[in-house]
Amino acid sequence: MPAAAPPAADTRILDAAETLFARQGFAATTIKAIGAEAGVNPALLYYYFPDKARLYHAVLERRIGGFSRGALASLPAGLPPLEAISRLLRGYSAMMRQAPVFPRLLARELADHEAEHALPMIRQLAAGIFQRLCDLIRAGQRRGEIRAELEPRFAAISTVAQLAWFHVAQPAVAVLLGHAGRIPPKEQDRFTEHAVGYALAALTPPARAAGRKRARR
Amino acid sequence: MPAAAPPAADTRILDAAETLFARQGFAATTIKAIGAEAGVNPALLYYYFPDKARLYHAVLERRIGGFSRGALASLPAGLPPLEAISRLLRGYSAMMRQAPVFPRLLARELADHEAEHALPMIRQLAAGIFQRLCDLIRAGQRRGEIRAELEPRFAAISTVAQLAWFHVAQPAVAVLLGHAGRIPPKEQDRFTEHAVGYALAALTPPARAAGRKRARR
DNA sequence: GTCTATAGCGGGATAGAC
DNA sequence: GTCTATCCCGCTATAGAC
Repeated sequence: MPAAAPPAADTRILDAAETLFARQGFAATTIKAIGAEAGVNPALLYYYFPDKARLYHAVLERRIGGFSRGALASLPAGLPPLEAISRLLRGYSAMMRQAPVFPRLLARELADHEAEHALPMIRQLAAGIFQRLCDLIRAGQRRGEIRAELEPRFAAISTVAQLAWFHVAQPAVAVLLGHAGRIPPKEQDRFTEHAVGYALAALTPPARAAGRKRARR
Repeated sequence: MPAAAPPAADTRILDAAETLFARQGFAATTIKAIGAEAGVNPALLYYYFPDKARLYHAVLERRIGGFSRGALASLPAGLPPLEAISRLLRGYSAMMRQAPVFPRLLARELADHEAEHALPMIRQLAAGIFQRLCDLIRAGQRRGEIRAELEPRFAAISTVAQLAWFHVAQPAVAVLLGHAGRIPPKEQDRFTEHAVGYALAALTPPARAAGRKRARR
């Protein structure tokens, strides 16, 4: 294809809507603002989408669907559990970097979970990444590489929470780290590596018996 | 005082506004709905508050102020760092339980951080709990009870992230844990204890030399 | 497919009676 | 302090020209 054809009107509308919904939320974003951001007449929106709510759904589905597929795709089968968990965390970080709009959409959906649109998205994420992480932790426990006394689902939450919170709470985290605006990419990378180390330290048994299987008991 | 005098009108308005802002967000909550929820004429709102935005600020200040003060109050000075960190986490959980509305207000503020009202709240939280936790981690490192290679601020984020995410992401977490609606209190308690254990395992040095100071460099 | 014009409703806020 | 009545604005959505 020739160099970067300008996107079609419906894509421009979706992009504009995503930007504004993430920044301001559903109720505070007007049809007119979306049209202006997309460089399109506001009424055109109703040619492509039935109403504002379903435009919002389309935005979520496009973004969340891509996220779920991407996160799991970065995981070749057959890796040792601890290695797979490390990759999952790094892959998660990379995806957040690629789509900085995602944490804000997610934060809104979490706050809005009583609204009808939120649940399917949450269910999809839970069934995807979270479930996969749980399975990895159980596998690690069977091999004696992860502490047996951990409840796998709790451990999965704690492990993913580090990165999830780091990204969702960016404004708070930035203040804590002493940055005025956004957190620079280099610092994000450093945190990702820290998070991997923190998780591994929390998951693995204290005795240095990871090499031998089940040294005692 | 005699048994539970009905709260004054301004308090009823604040309570109603808090409920609705947490449930629906600022933009989606109408003055009329607040009046109805408070059992008060909507116009009365403008007798006590200049406008909708400042009513929202009042809601945040009342809730956040109380939260910050409460979290730090549960920490007597002079405790050993690891003990203090455990207490901080348990205190944090207890406060979230007392004020279930807090995580949702927080999630909204994080998503809305470009709006003018969010920053002071975030700054207050950062300067309070987060900062305190950083100091505790540094103290633990000096005593050799916490791994020296950890960046204290990163470690503080990871530690608090477990509980912060658990509460802010309640709807997602509930789905993951297999609960249809809310997470039962007992399960919340179990997660809190898990989080304390997970954090201590991640923070403390792998060698079992916590008793002796600096066993080997 | 894209735009103009506008209907119709519901929002925030105020004036003023009581 | 509390309520009634209402103004005015901006929003979503539609009709229909091009």
